[in-house]
Amino acid sequence: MNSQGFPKVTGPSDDKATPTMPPYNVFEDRCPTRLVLERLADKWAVLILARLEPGPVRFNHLRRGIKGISQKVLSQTLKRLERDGLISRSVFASVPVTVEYALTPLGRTLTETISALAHWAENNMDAVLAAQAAYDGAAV
Amino acid sequence: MNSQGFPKVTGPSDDKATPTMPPYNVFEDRCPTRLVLERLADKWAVLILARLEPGPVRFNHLRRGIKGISQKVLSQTLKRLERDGLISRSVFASVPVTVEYALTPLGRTLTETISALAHWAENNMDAVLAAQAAYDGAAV
DNA sequence: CAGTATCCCCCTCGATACTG
DNA sequence: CAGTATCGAGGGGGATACTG
Repeated sequence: MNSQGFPKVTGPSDDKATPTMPPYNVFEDRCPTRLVLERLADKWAVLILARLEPGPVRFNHLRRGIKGISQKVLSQTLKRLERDGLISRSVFASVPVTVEYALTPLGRTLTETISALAHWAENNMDAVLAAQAAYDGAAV
Repeated sequence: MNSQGFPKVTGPSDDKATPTMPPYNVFEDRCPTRLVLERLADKWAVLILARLEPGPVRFNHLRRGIKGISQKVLSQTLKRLERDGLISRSVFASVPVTVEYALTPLGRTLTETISALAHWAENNMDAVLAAQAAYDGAAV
C-alpha cells in the first residue's frame, strides 16, 4: 500500500471545483469512512446483510434466521441499513401485512466484499483458535 | 454464492478423520466464525490492524496515529489481537523500554482482506451519504 | 515510554408488553 | 405479521491517576 498505511487516499471525485475536499482517511475521526466502519462494527448488520444475499426476506423470517437477535435490534438495524441505502423495504398490503427486505444494488456490492471476510474466516479460523490456545496456555 | 447465502460452507480441512466437523456457519451463534465477526465488530481493532500495515509501530505512536482512542482501549485491544495471533509484541530493553507491535503473517492476510473494505468505503461513501440525505429528507 | 488501575457514565441490548 | 414503547441491567469506553 502507501506510506499512510491504509486507504488509497484519493477523494471519490477530485474535481478542482470542491474547495476543501479532504481525502478520505479512516484515521481521522471526522472522516466519513468511519461511518462504514461503524456499520460493520455492528455484527448484527453484517449478519443481516449476509442473510439477505440470496434474496428478499420477511421480517420474522429474518429474525428466526439470525440466532440470538432480538426484534428490537433487528428492527433498528434494518432501519439504519435502509437509511444507508444498503437495503430496501417493501410493504405488501396482503391480509396480514407482509414486509420484504432486500439488498439494494449498493448493498449487494458490499456483501460481495463482506463475503471475502467470510472466506478469510473459513480459511483461518483454525489458526486463530490455535493462537488463542497457545496464548492462554502460555499465560497459565 | 450458494443457497445458504453467505459463507462457502466447507470446513477448512474436511479430512474424513474428524468425526463431527460441523461446517462453519455464521448464523449459528456457536460457530467460531462469529469470533472473527466479533473481532471486526471492534472498530478500534480494525484501525489498529490498518495502522500496522506499513510496518511495526510503538505503543504511543500508535496511540497518536489513531485519533480518539484511549490508552486503555488501545492496550486491551492490542492484547486481544495478540491473543488471536494477528499481531506480535516485541519488547526492546532500551533505556526507556520500547515496545513494537507488528502484524504477524496471519494478521497480514487479514489486513489484505480489510483493505478491500477500505476501498469499498472510498468508492461508495458518496452513495451512502446521498442515501442518508434522501432518507432523512423524506422523513421530514 | 508503556502500560495498569479505578471510577463512572452512557448507551446498547434483552425482555416484556402493547398496537395496527 | 411487523413492528413500537418502555424499562432496566450490563458492559464498553473515556478520563484520570499511578507504576516500572
